[in-house]
Amino acid sequence: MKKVLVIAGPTAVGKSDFAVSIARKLGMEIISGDSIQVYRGLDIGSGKITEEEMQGVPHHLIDILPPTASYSAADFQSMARDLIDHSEKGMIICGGTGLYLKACLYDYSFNQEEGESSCDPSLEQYTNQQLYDMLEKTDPIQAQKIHVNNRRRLLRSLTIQIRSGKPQSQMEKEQSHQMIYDTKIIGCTMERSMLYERINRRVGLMYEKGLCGEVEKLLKQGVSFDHQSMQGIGYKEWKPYFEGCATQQEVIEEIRKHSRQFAKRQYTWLNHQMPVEWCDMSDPSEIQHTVEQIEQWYTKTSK
RNA sequence: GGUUCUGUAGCUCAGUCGGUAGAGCAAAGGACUGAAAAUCCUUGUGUCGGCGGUUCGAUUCCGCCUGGAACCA
Repeated sequence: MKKVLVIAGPTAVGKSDFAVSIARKLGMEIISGDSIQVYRGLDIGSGKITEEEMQGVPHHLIDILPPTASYSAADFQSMARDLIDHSEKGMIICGGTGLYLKACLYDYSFNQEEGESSCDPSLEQYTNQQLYDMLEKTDPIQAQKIHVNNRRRLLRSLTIQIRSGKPQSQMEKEQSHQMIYDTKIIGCTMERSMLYERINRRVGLMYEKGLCGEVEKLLKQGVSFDHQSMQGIGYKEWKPYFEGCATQQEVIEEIRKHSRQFAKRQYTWLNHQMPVEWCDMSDPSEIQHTVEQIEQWYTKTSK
């Protein structure tokens, strides 16, 4: 069983630095478990690690796609697993995209035959209620889990059925829901108010580093706000500015707000979806303790 | 100094022809199996500016005081 160390946590806690220091200590490489840092040209707003910050540690799944491409949990799953399976010493995954982590770590299979992420065009004509009723008839178990207003999930579930001929709940039932690697999950954290301050400061720094110019450059290259990459926090908020109905200051405040809200959602996911061992990044002794535990886990031979 | 408008949830504002009030945003909590930095759900007691008056009862009507805005001098 390959060893996988996950460094997770909300945005702006300092995951990247921590992951690099562990990687150097153990001689491991890092996979970025992030949905936006895969895009070339989205550097400042995505908080992408710089060459210098990498300190010689190889990083994977960063800058692998043009900003017009789409990317999904299934893509991450197959690429990350491939990297892990071919690694000598196991891998560190550093990232805050919960679904990606879970999809990679667990027996979590996306439908093979399906092939693409978009929804079935035949479904677009229906209202949410109609979609819900359809799902309730064909897959009542799944319908119970999805709210009528959540059109995206409704479409997704019905699309799975159309393309695979199998209800989504059935698919999930066939999975073991076990972890497939020798995994240790560290969640970087700190007091909420401190994190929020860090987020606010970090967004201000992004602005000073030229975030506005970065977005402008992407737009000039033909990237639009409809592209998946531009749905990232730090990017989508610029739309009203470039349409002439918001100031730069207003955009910055929006980015701060969305980042804080995102951090909260990340906590919810990490707390409830995976067995996370939390480490307070503002407490040096706790960090030291965590590092020791990681080393112990790493040197222990796996079954 | 005068006239008019205004002071209701952290913010922007509804509303009660007198029976102690509600939206959006924020915030907090939650869900999550191919967009996940996405998508969606739940949660609203607040001296209704202050003091008096009328009334069985006032945040709602009346008077005074006080903060704000506009206009006239």
